[in-house]
Amino acid sequence: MALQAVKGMNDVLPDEVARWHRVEALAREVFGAHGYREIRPPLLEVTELFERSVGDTTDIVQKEMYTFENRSAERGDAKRLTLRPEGTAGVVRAYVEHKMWGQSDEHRFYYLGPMFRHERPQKGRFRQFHQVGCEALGMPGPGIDVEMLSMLQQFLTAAGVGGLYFQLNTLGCPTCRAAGLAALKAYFEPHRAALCADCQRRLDQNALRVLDCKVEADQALARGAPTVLSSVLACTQGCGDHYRAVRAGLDALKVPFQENPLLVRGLDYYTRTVFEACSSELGSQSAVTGGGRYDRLVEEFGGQPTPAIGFALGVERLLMLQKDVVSARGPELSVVVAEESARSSAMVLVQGLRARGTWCDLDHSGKSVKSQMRRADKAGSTWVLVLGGLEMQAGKATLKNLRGGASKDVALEIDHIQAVIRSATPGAPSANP
RNA sequence: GCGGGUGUAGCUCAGAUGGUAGAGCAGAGGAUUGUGACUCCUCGUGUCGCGGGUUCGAUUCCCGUCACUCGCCCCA
Repeated sequence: MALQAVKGMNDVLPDEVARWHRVEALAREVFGAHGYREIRPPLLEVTELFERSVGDTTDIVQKEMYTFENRSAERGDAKRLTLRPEGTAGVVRAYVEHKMWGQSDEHRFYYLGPMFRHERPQKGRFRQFHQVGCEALGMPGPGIDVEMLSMLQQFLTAAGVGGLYFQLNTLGCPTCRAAGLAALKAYFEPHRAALCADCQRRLDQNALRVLDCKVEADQALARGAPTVLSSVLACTQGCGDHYRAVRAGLDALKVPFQENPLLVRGLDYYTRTVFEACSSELGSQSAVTGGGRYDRLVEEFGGQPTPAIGFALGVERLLMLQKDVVSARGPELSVVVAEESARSSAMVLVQGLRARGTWCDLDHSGKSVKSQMRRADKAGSTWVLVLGGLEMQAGKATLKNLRGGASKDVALEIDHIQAVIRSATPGAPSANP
């Protein structure tokens, strides 16, 4: 069998790249306007980083990471490395490693690039996928939570996402969450035998997840369960106030959201505010963006206690939501060689035009003029210059406009030709012939 | 890890209740000498995913296998 790409790892072909560029440019523009600066951590980190941040009971760590031994194991210096399954851990590690808290109170970073998770691929889910993410560190108050959702709304709207809605929840701090989880477990424990196999496991590992189960009988049970949200709202550490302030802030900025007490995120490090941006047009992988607060992670990595919040956005999923077509542009000029005697002069001309930044196409096939003309048209060229013995002798030629404009006679001088091409609006009748 | 679907020309697909296959698009050449688009003419290619089985004969039936795809789990 012929060689092919690894399962779940897709080529982004040239026709699609324009759309990627557009999303990346928009991210830089919108996030940049909010004060975020790009950071580029490595794709490879020590495995322990993810085990400690994402959480070793999560699916990601338990069965989805691309992990292998570093080659230094050959020298007895064994180290397990992992291709990053998400972006936050690396950013926080870099922040701590470079002791950036000393430089100022607040930091805002964005990153973009590939992430790796060994899952069964399906629509909107790949083993190598791409995320754009933001992390805001050093801001404890609800203001940054609100600002981040507002920024996301702006970004996603500008990116052309239809059917957009936010889901919001709070997981509280370790104290009130523990109280809520304890109540939850106490509620489910008597019914343990009635739960599905998955939920019996979840009850021990992550009781919150039982609430999110899709099995009918479990859902019925879950409806009567005490919500963690109610514990959080009663929290003595201010978790409830924080959440209420976020809601009020979102209302004030007219960022539409729906509260979802069952919203759980897959990573262990989240605290307080968690959210997802979803689209009804995505099928079963409905989330385009997920994120939340992680107030304890920096400290756990050995940094100063630093509250933080962030999100990650799936680029492939975003692209699936864009229905418009980015039309490819063609060369400004195609040079047709009508007779071989003119070829070397044509190449000199093209070389000069390209050196001045003109996108210039020269046919090397030696085929008929008709054939070269066809190719120029299909390539989307605006102008065509036919060069043969006649033109060489006369020192001038006709610039033919393929897009409905007027053709022009030009001297075979690089600057002159470029000036004519650049001055005329493609497709529009020339105002000054 | 568990289910479902699909695998026929570069692409999108049709097809024979078993006798080695087609249509559109794309591509190439041409319609008087060196000028695109619209139109017209001409032309090609396929180990019918792979390996077995049944059969005189299979791409069509059976079994296996691989790949892709959708869904579950979970997530961006």
